[in-house]
Amino acid sequence: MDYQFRDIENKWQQFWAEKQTYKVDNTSEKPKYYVLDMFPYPSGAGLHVGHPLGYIASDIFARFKRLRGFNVLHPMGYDSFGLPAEQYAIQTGQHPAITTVDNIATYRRQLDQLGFSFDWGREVRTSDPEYYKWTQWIFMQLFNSWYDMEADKAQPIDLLVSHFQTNGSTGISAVSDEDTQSFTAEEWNAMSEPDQQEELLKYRLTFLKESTVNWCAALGTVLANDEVKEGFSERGGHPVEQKKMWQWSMRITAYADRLLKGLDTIDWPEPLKEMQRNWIGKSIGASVKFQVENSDKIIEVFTTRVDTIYGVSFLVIAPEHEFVTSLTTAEQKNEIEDYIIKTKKKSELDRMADTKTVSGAFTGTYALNPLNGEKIPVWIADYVLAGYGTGAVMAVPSGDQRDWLFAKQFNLPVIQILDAQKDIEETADATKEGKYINSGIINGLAYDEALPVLIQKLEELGAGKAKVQYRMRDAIFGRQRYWGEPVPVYFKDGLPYLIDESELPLLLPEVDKYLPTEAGDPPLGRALGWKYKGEYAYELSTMPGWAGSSWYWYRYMASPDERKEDVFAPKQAIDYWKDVDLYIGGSEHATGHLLYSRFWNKFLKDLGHVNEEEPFKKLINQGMIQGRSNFVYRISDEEGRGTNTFVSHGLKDEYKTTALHVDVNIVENEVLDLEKFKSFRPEFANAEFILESGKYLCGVEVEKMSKSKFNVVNPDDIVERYGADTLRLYEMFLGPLEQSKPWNTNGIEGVFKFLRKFWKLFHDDQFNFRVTDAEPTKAELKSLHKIIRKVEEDIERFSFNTSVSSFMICVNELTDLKCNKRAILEELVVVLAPYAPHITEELWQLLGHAEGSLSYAQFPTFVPEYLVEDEFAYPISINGKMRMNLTVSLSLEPADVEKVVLENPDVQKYLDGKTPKKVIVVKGRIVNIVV
RNA sequence: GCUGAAGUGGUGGAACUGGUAGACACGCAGGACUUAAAAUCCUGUUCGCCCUAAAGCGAGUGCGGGUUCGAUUCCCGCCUUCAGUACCA
Repeated sequence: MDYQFRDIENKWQQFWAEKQTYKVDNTSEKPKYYVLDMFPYPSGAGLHVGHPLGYIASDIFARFKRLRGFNVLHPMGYDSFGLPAEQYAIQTGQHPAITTVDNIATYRRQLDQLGFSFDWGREVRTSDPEYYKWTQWIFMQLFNSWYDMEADKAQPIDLLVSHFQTNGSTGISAVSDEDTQSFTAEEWNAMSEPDQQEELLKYRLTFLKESTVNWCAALGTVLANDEVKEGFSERGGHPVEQKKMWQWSMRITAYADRLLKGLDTIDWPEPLKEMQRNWIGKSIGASVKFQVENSDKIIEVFTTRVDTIYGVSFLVIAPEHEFVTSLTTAEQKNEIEDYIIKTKKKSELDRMADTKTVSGAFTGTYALNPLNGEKIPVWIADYVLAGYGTGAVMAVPSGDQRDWLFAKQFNLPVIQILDAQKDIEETADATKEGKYINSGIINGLAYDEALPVLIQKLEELGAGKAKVQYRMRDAIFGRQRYWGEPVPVYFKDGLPYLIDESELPLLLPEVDKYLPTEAGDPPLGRALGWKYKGEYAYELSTMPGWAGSSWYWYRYMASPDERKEDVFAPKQAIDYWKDVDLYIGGSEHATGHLLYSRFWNKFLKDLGHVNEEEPFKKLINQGMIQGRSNFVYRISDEEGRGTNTFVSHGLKDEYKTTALHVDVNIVENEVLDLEKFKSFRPEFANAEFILESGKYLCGVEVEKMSKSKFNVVNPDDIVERYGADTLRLYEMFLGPLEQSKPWNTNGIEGVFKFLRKFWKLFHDDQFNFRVTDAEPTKAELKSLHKIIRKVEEDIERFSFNTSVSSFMICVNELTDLKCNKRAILEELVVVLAPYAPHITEELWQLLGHAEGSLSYAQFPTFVPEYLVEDEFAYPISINGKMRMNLTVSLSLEPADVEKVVLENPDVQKYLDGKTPKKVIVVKGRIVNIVV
């Protein structure tokens, strides 16, 4: 029979599902290997052809590891809380749970037809109460913990309480809010319960605080920094504004340094690590206090160049700074107020786009340089951000370009402080070279010598200290939405308390509408009678999208039986699986999911629940598959209206045309199917065409894959036409895994032909299965072992695309050799199995093996001897230019080879009687003769 | 502006630690089979020159230099594209 991919693929997908071929045990003699994909949000649109790219790569890897004798955990699930299902619910009234279940069914069907080796028994859904019970449980652990800087880890809050009871607040070094109080043990013990709770809240790793948040009015919720892109929401692209609100936060800043250091221990792509480093934004410097003249106020600034303090000629505070009003003198009041109004009017976007215009206003007040007592004017300007550091900077025009521009604009002095600074009247010079001048106690010193002197002096004066500043903020944790995990908290006397652990999960209540209440409360405020113990109000916001995805890889470790146990993941399973060996997903999660997951993992480790400091040992970013849009060109008449005539791409410049997107599914190799085009839209039914060479050629452009651009390619269609094995191979063949590339169906025929050729190796001309038991020849063995080595090497370095090419070469060679020998084909089947699991299972069975046993077969061993040759074609170059190949017997000694080569008549011809100066030999191969 | 990645035929892309650039595939051209088409198979396909042909010569991996017997690969300078980030003091 010819290669019947539909029958074969259906047969094996059914077989694997029925026999649970890929069910994994948590106990095994084999070494463990954990291959994880970033689980998808099940959107209503289903999968397009770009989504499975990473899943195919991870599946090839997982299957390969299995053939190599590993016990492989390769699970899949759904990140099923999220905005789209809720937006749909608002529009239609359909419960998001129903939408989600429907979408998951579509995803599951689409995934199943691609032949993945997931252990579906371990599936997770973040919106499932069985699952979010444990998300809530982790939240409770965070609430019940504080960060002990002494031990550099999270500790139970009880430890802090007992310390307060015996020693008061002395001797505690914690990451906390800034407004913690100092008290003795007696004072603590005398405090009322609410007062104590209020104080403890400043230490908890998840805490309630009034802070400036990103408020998105259109979505009716706050967003985390990583969910805001250039002033607009990542989902939906709605405008985002700053607003002060009481919000749940996660004290991720406590882990800033560990998150930074951990990056050096993991095998992740460098760009991604760099993004996390920038996001954390550690800068080492000092904080300096400037006394305001004739006032008790102190302006604190952060600087990375405290050595330039003698060059300070003014201070700048952000327009939002709390001192602005109190520092403004009567004369300057109007100017300052005008400026603040102007700044407020500028949107976030304008402020970012317009970084060249220098603007600011003088408060009329002066501060004093703590080191030389000099009077320094205090200005406000919008180039200083309220949200970073202290919202105030000391300006050193000679060393900082922005300060320099500001000084020039407003005629403020530029003070040279290093003798190596050049042209400071023309531009700032941030050098650290040379010796200090005009710099009081550090005159004549170099940078490295000056720093300790300054820090010591500032500390003596109580005017400053060395400080490390992070850009990263604590993560806002509440969302004013319905479709998320309820926060397991109720309020008593205005203070938050956890519900009892035995009451988990706190189920998401039913509501009549998925909109905020009339009073402006989140949708959960609509839940009638939803009260803790019938009397206390629950927290009404839900958890953000990243909550459920910040620990899910541990839930996969629990086998279906163990899911009944009362833990988020059983101890023995965590001890066995430890961490994720290979994680594949998109780089868009760099500063969101991947950072939060590392944070929660470290926290869980601090409390002893898990073992590893880092959750994902190795990470690969698969590139995005972009859409490849096709265009037709409609000719416009004199008035610019579209006619019904379309001109082929090559001739379009001769006419006035408008480009229109055309469905890529009616275009093949840029040739438009005219009949299908006429039925594409009713108005094209009578379309006429101007052809070139008898064809209508379409234009091409690479864009994001989306419905509106008619460039979405559905994997269902590809599987229907070519089968899953072809799609898997083709997605890998398309280019390097980590590179973004446009989807292009043009080459898929070649991959399909390859599989047919492969099938024919096992069959005679009448398509009867026929292999022989004859001894393989050297050439056949060489061909086979070349591919064994290639696949081994390529899989380890994720170069799947070149492996597919090598398969084609191998099958072409074997076809030329008319090889149908069992000894060769049997091993070849196993080598190809990770890539094309269906066709190989079928052939494996035809070869007489037990049904379905291929998945756990033994990957063949590479034998280098088969690649060794008797004769070797030496590439000979003369003066660096390749001239010829000389075939020489390998039994010759290297010195004899040189002789044979030099005596060869063709070489002699090139040498033209001259004697070689030098013969360069590399690895026993003569490479170059220098004359 | 800063950070990172990348520029190779008509196209997607190979070339692993510096050693025959363009593997493999698509497309295109020609041929075989066929009444014909589809399918399949075979041949050619970086560019230029020369040539009946066999063969040969020259140039060539964004641009300009450098190191080297030898550079797509290493170094310096520049240009372009993509991604991330953006007044972070």
